[in-house]
Amino acid sequence: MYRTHTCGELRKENTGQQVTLSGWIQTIRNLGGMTFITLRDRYGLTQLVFDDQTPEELKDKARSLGREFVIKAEGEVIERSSKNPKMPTGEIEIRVKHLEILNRSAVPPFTIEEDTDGGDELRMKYRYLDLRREPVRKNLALRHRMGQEIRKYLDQVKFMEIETPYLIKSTPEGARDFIVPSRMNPGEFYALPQSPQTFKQLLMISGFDRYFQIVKCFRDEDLRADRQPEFTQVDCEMSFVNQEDVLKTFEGLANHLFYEIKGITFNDPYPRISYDDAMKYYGTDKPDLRFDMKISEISGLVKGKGFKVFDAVEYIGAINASGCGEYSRKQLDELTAFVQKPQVGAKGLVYVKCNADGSFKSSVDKFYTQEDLKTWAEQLNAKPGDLLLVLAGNKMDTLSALNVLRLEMGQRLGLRDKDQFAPCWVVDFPLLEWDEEEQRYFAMHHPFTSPKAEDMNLFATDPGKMRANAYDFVINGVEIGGGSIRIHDGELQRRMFTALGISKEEAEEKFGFLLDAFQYGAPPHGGIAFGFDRWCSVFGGSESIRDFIAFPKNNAGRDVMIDSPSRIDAKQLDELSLKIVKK
RNA sequence: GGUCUGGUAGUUCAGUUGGUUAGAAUACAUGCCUGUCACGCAUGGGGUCGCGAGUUCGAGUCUCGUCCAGACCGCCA
Repeated sequence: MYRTHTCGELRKENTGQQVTLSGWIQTIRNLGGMTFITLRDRYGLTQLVFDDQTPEELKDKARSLGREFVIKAEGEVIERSSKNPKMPTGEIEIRVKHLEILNRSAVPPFTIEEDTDGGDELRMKYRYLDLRREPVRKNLALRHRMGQEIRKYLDQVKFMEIETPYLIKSTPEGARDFIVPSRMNPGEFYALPQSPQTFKQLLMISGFDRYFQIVKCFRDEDLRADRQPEFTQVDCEMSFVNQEDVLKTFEGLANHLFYEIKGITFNDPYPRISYDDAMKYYGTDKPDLRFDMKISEISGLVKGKGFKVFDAVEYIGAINASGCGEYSRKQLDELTAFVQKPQVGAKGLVYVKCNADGSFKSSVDKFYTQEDLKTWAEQLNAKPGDLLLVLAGNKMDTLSALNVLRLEMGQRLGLRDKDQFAPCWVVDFPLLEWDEEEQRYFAMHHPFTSPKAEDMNLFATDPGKMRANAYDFVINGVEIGGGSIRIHDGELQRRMFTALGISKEEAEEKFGFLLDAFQYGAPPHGGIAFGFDRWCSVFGGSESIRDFIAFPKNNAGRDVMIDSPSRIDAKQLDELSLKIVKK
């Protein structure tokens, strides 16, 4: 028998018991006459002791061990004479009577402790060792629990989990597909799904009514801290529902997870913000609502006073960094440099300090009177001690820069606490997006998203103005999920393809199966898909989803542990009827 | 495709204006040590300064190229 207990469970009450533990050696502390070993497994740490009651031979054996050796130790649970309040098992230790080395270990390249000395690159290369560390293991445990709770909740409200294929057909819209060559069909390729979108719609046509799947999806695009080429979605679809039904159902799921995982109860429905308002007040379609600091347009107040920079631009907007009125010249210069970074892209930063005596000090005092500045302050609800930050330029870029600046100020002011959660729905997304390069519309969500009934007449006149029955779920400024009410009418779907510039032939070739299926009684349906990795990372208080994936890829899409992707040999290529053309 | 940051001992890093034999901590090895839990003390081994060119009497340090890693922009329906 390898063990009677785990390394995390023995307590003072177990004193006197004969136990067997197995695990990895975390540390060996040899004090000469006595030796302490900290033994680790998934459940925790337990101290083994070799003291004056230990035979000399066994002591020698203990001293010969090394870090990460796998051992089995039998002995008696004794109460410690010097306890360690930092360890759950810190009141006891095991006086070892028998010791067996189950496997030796090479010296690991970094320390397997809570705070490792290993850098990111090294930890990725030896990910299996990194996964022995408690913080990493905890993240995966959180992920496991969230998956379990999602299944539990969705099962309770009658969702069926159904698997859909991974080897499917390449589609023209959206992200780049990962491609898999078919050996049996030379010259032809499968694509890995970017999402099971069309399959879940077909399942609705099949009458499954409520479907979900925790499923891998694949997108061949560049990576970020929150983007991996393969990632996991909680993919859901429902029949006979409108937008309100979907939002209610999944607000239920979110509330369940908030309660079960984080112990948080939300008494009120989540705020709903239209896409237009989100852009207007936050400069983004995924606002962080943990703090207010709304963007306010002040174009009307500032134009026509002789300040050419403001007179020349389309849009002038400001935020109120409350309590920052005492910012020094150096701090303001820092902020200016911050907004001028190419990623933010603002030309400059205008500030207005609201002094304690009710006066104002700004970087544009030459052009504006105290009365002028007062009207700005009033519009932004600024009080003495506040700081107004003003950006100007074309509307979309300036709003986007104001968003970045708002998040930065929120960060500096400590308003983005990772233990605070502000969920919201963003609704009424535009249906289409104009692409300047290709001179055509693209679906903002996807081409199966239904337009708002009241906007239907815009199809012929001004399709860019149409709004969709589409919604995003956002927590703390992170897009956690998105979905829509789908088109269930073949004729409307065809009109949509036309608006997107997809020819009848192309639509037939790519989505013929779906259009066919629409002829056989498609119910009204809609759904949502959540980014499972992101949801885990938000709950785990991390910006990076890599911490919540057992074996993630690096920012070049490589797995540095198994060293993939890699070349394949000529025989394999030949079987697949493929030839590598050197670029 | 682009911008920025980094690459020096097993690991994390320092390395001045370009100047003698490239350092620290930690890890590792050996010895001492009976209550450690970041144990302590002593001794020791350990370096293709990512790689390749160039400038120079002399390059870890400067220049160019290249590779790798990270962050971001583009991209991600």
